[in-house]
Amino acid sequence: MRDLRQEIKAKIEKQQFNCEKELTLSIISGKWKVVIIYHLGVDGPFRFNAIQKLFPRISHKVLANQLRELEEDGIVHRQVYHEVVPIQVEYSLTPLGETLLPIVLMMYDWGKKRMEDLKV
Amino acid sequence: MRDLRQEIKAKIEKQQFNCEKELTLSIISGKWKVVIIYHLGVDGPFRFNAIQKLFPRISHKVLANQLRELEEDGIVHRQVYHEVVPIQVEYSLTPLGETLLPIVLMMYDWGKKRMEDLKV
DNA sequence: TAACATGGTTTCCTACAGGTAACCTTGACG
DNA sequence: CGTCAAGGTTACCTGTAGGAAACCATGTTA
Repeated sequence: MRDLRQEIKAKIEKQQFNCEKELTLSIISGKWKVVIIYHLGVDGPFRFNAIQKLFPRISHKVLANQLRELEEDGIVHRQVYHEVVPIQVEYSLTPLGETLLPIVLMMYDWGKKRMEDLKV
Repeated sequence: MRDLRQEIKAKIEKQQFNCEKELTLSIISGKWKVVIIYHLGVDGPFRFNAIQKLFPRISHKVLANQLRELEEDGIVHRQVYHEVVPIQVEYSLTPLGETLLPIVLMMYDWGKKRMEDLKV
């Protein structure tokens, strides 16, 4: 496992956050990241294609992108099964990713309640 | 007060969220929105210029933009004082905005802890 | 009359996230 | 041999968020 800290530190310096909250925001910002975190955390690990079936509207490239970024941020663990063929890759939340889950769940509840209120 | 619901409903339909979480994300996504929500909620109401002094790196236009969007989403209340001169405008969280504060606070704590961990 | 502060808009520009479509690699299988 | 599935990359294009700078309206004050 590479040293993620150096990469993220560079990221932090490059992005020059105004505040620590933005580190969190920068990690979950991305059109599909919160849903990915949610499903990986709630419904267990998924393989690449399984995630794609979960969200039919996500494009192949973008999914790979979001997953790689989440991996770089230490949120998602990527497990490659070389022995199987064709190669299989399983994605799951890291322990760090799990600590992000409560925030995502709150976002889910808030959005749900808000949409219900709007539909009255 | 206009009927925000129509605007937001249109937004929802236009953006075609994959999930309710994305409504929340779409509201707080924006380079300065979480810090704005945080400071309005924690340090009380602020006038336009006060916010700008809080974040010297935000540009005039972008601040106006972020505030207007937050207002459109029902998160921020805009109070104009015509009697004073030059005109003064005070921004504060709406009750709905207050319900968003716990999420922002969790993001703050998470980001803070994460940065500390990275600095070891 | 000129200058200033307030809050806001307009014009223009650039960077980048996201989308489409094609391609690659590996090994199994008909 | 050609084809398929898995996961991934590449090239290209587009929309838009955000930044810089100038402008505006108001009324006060020097």
